[in-house]
Amino acid sequence: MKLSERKEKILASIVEYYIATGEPVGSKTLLEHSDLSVSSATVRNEMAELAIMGFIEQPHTSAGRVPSQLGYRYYVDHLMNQYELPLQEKRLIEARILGASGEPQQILEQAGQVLAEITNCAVVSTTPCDEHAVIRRVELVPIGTRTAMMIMLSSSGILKSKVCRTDCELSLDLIEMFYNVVSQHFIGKSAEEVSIAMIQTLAMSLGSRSLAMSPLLITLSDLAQMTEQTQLLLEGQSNLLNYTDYPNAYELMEFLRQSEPITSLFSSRKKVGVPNILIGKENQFRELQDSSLIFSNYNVSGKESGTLGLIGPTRIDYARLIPSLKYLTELVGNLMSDVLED
Amino acid sequence: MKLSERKEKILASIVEYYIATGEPVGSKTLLEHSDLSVSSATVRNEMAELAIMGFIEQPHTSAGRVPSQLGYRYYVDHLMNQYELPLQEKRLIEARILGASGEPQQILEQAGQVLAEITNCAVVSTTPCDEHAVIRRVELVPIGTRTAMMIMLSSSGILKSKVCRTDCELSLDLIEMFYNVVSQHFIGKSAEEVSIAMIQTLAMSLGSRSLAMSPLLITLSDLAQMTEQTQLLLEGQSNLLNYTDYPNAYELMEFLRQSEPITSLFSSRKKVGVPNILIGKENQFRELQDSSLIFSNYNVSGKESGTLGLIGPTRIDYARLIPSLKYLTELVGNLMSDVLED
DNA sequence: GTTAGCACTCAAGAAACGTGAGTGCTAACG
DNA sequence: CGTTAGCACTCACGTTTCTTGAGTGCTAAC
Repeated sequence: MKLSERKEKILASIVEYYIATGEPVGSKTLLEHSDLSVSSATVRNEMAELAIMGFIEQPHTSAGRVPSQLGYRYYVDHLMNQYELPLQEKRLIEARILGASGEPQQILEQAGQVLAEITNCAVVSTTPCDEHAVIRRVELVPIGTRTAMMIMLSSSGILKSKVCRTDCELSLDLIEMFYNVVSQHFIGKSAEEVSIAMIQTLAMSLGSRSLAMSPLLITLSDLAQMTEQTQLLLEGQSNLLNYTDYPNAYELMEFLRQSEPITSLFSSRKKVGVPNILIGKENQFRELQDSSLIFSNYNVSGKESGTLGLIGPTRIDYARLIPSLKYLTELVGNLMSDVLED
Repeated sequence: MKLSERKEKILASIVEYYIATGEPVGSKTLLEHSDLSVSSATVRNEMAELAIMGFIEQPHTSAGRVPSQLGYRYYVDHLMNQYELPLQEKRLIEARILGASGEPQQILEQAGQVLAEITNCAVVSTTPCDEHAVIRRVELVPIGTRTAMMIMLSSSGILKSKVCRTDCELSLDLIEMFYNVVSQHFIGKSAEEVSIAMIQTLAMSLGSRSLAMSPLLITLSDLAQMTEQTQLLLEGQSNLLNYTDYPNAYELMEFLRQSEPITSLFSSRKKVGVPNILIGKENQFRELQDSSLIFSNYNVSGKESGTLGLIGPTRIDYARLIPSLKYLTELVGNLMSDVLED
């Protein structure tokens, strides 16, 4: 449905004013904040029509109008003009991110913090998940005679480690054997392939030596699982407390702590390469009915790997946040790619 | 100052009732919830005296009484009877913690979550800090021809890693040289000793080869610094939203995000081995004036290493929380020691 | 020292009230 | 016929007033 130019102007004004102030917009106030040269009565007529069409609504009879979710949607799709992030701010962001060490998780943490700060939203992000990632390297670092730290590095740059206790002494022999097994059966395999069944068959084939090896193999499979699982990071949730739009922030925060719902939303994405925007009830979760979720994928070495998302009330400054998110995803992708490339 | 037995009974009742309900306690209500066989008038007389002594206060003239910070203090010091954690609950807690991998940070995260859940408080914890910890091991895992992941393991079990880019190719030669330098100058040294000055002198002594080595050495010193720095973990902050005692939870949560204040409180501890309790204004931070902080150290291999703390309103159930905290610190200490011992 | 009795206090909730931003409608205007 | 001025109407919000009742402090008797 296409609106007349004047209706569009009015809708845009309502959305922008409401986003900026949080106050319902009346016909007079609207005129003060737009370049329309008509009377307030005309605006009222137009607003009445917009209300019938469902783009705006009234909290109560004697109040101004507030954009409906449909209104936000129309605004985002047709009216909003995203401005380019000023170079200065880009540099500022860059400077803060570059400090992070090369580990994906730390890059994401840092990026999340920065993004949370400049957007006043909660930021969720997933660690890179490369379906075709393979185990690149496994290291066993002895700590004691029976304890060792096992470290797994995947081709997508994920590093995971876990302490492993063996039942018997960690002899050089055993360690050598472990490395042999690893290079023969694990290096180059994807993490998914390391199933319990696979570990069991392998243990069988080792015969008598499997006893000593099994704690190591179990740890190995744990690590593979940890590598495969994308992790969800959450930053700036306290930002949400500043919005009066959330009467019970507790529920929302508890909801965000679970990672499944968000990951499922992330994987429902429609558009590739550009930010996806879910406004209010466009997502199916009750706890998120009054929130908007903007998320975008970042690419590591040209492949989509993980997601960065913003969560705030439906009344967020889409035009400002989207460019920020875009820039951060780019940056994160580049940083992570850097680590992997030569 | 020692109170009469009856006054003690009354104070204990007030504290316990107020902790349980959050409502000021009147003389009648108090009688219903205690085994005192006197009239409400007598209780009122006693309460008036307690008020003059400063152990309880009145929100307003026609309201019941509420424990003052002094009252809580007296209760905690003399009246509270800590009950032993039921074995069943201990097992439950154990089961949830044992799942964590052996890395200190993950143990603490898990323990923090559990503790937050059973106490309804925010949980802060510091990663183990062993003043006498030394660098036990350094590994360089090549990722690309010019990139490598460097991993540092300290004798206290802390594992840190960072990606390192070199200016020139990572030749076998270079790597061998690196390992030589590491084993000669770093292994067995404490992280503190790895200063920038030390790195510079070392680079000088390497002469022409220092150029290729310097990125590695810089990363090494970064890692040493990361190892030395205790990290502050925060769990269950959303719990604080459930207390009506906090009108602006946002301020508190932002305060908790900074780690310095908490670490400074932790290091101010008086009692060793038993939980320290700071009630309300007993700590110097404005943001924490209405909160209580209970914290206790955990021991790794017999040495005090880190701290686990609970933060909630002054109106928290001290008698219940303290045993939980005690048990968790024990558990965390044991788990971390396990990793290090053979 | 303890207790019954009573007047007093005062926060919190309910009810009443005014205010004003904003609307919808009508009639006139170009 | 779209636009506009004018006007009566609505209703959330803030303020004030009233009522209620839990709880107190004091006094006098036990």
